[in-house]
Amino acid sequence: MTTRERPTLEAVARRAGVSRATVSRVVNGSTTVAATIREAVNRAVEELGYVPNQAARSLVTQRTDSIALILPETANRVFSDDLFFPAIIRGVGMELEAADKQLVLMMTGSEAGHHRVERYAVAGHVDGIMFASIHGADPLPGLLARRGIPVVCSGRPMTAEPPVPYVDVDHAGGVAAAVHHLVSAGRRRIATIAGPQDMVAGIERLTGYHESLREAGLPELVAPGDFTRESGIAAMRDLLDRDPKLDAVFAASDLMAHGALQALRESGRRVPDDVAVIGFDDFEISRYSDPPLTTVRQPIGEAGRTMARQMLRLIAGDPEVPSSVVLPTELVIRASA
Amino acid sequence: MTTRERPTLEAVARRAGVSRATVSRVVNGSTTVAATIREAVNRAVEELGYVPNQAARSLVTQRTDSIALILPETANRVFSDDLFFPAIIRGVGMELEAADKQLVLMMTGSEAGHHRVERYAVAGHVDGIMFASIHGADPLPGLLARRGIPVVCSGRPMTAEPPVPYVDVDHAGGVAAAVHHLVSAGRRRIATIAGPQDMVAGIERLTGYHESLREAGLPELVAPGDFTRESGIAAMRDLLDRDPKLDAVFAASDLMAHGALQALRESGRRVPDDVAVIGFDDFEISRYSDPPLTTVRQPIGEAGRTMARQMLRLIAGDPEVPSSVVLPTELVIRASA
DNA sequence: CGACTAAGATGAACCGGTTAAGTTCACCTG
DNA sequence: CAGGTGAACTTAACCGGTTCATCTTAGTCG
Repeated sequence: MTTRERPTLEAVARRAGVSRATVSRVVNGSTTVAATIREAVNRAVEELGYVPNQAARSLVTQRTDSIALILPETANRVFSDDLFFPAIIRGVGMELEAADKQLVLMMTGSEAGHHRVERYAVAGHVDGIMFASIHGADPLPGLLARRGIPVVCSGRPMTAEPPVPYVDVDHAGGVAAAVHHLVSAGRRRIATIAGPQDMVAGIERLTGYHESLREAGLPELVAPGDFTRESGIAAMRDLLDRDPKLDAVFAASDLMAHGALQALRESGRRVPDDVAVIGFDDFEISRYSDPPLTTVRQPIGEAGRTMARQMLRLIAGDPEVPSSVVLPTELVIRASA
Repeated sequence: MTTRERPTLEAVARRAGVSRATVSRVVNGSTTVAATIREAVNRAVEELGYVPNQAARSLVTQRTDSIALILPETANRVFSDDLFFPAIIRGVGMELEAADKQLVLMMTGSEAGHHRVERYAVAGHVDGIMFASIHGADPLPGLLARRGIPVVCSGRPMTAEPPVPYVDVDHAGGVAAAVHHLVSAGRRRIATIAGPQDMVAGIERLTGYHESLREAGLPELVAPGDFTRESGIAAMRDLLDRDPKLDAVFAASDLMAHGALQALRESGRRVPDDVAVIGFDDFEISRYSDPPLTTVRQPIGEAGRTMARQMLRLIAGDPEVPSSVVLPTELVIRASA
């Protein structure tokens, strides 16, 4: 066990010949301290290598200056999570670092996970909780919010019971851009591989597809998927069965698009000559697929940063934190469409 | 600001008709409490929804039950980090969750980052610090260890100043298996694309290459890389220039292997017919390259778990924590070699 | 049956900060 | 020059637990 005999406020005060209170005020940057004393205190702090004890401080201030980010560790975890989370973690991390807050990462394995998170928050371990993508209608965000704990979600929560602030991306706009691009290029039989319909991202991208195709007056063709590459392969085969002459496919995720590319290759079709393919995500790997994938970029890192900023404002007591922020998406044109 | 009027020990004690001390002992599972009283207390805890205040507890116990994981946020960040870190985070997370410890994630942007981490640890915010891969000769681990803070590294630190416990994988063994596989298949002109020589992983894999080739009595051919795909492309072109007849290449990372595949394709060579390719990492994406990549799997998640376990033992005061653990690697044979 | 013992509960002293209320003192004003 | 004012510092009361020394109480044994 590490016995750290760290100097306390008391020690610094003695050394500087002042009271604990004065040292505290100096350390916390209060203005009502004479310059000479302030210097003396600072010197003592320096000499002793004093660092305030966080626990003691939290005890009285009721703040911890750390914020949790919850990663849902669902049973059916998929590889795309590992491409998605790092970006969001990084975004959140940068913003919190700038604000001198700490990031606490929690993974909620279904079972006791929820309860753990709740206890943790209520125990005052963190000042607020962020959710990095909600699968299904997770009750936890609402539950915490009702408890009075600041909550922000990445991705619109499906249950808006007590409405919690969230940041999401413009799914519909992205899909519209993709479909429009396909239509402009003369494609007329545009199918889609949909995402899981228990996630808002999956739902909205499919809705966007429906709307865009209806507007364009084109026939619709949908195959279900779950954002994974394998589901993309299966869905693509299914689509080709149902309409061998389709000339384009919009996949609701990059990984499914990769699966589609593979299935198309296996069926002897050329991309984009025979069939154009567009994905959604713009993961790094999509720059290197064969052919490189045209896709809708969603600013994941920026979403993380935005979420963190909202959280910081919430914690600061800002009364007018926007209840939702929707970030723009952007069509990135490469070779597949 | 959330005004949580949480019940305190005092409240529970009053309700149960006992003293604070007794409630404390019940909550912490002490055995020397009469069954009837224990029940009464537990009932009061339940009714009031009592959750112990973590700050107050830490203040006296000097423990926080949370552990930091440092992700070096180096200037020249590469995509592979985002494939590597999630796995290690997950491994660490699972192990800590099982031990009911919290995971605090910190990213150290070069500049003030180090100092921030140090202050944070010294402030008693965490019980220990883990490093998720060390670039270069980072002084931070040693510095913290010298301060008396429990430290464990993933990847052998280059500066073994104060030796800090670490967990690493068997780089040399993996490389040997790869080279052996190539030799057995009749390859005789085996080149390598090396990793950065300021990282232990890069150094050891190159050393392994040298040793294996020397043993086999084959000529060596080395091109430098930095673990990125682009460097793999450049290095492969370079190698082909220098020896157009090479029949195999071992890349010290999967991403560089992917780059090599691309460069080989562009040069008109077929893999594995003309040139066999083996990588190192076994990232998920390597199952889907064209052709699927034969590679050395390193158990990243397991490394994370092991690191966490070492940390837990360290914190528990276990006197005989192994100063190093080396996990086995394994050759995964797919189509590229 | 009384003294001794041990199990079990309690009171109170911390842990190391923050901050409201109080004190000191130099300076200003009528 | 007495009284008032405000800046600057100190005192002391918390924050909410843990834990040790102490006190009760019931059980044990000669």
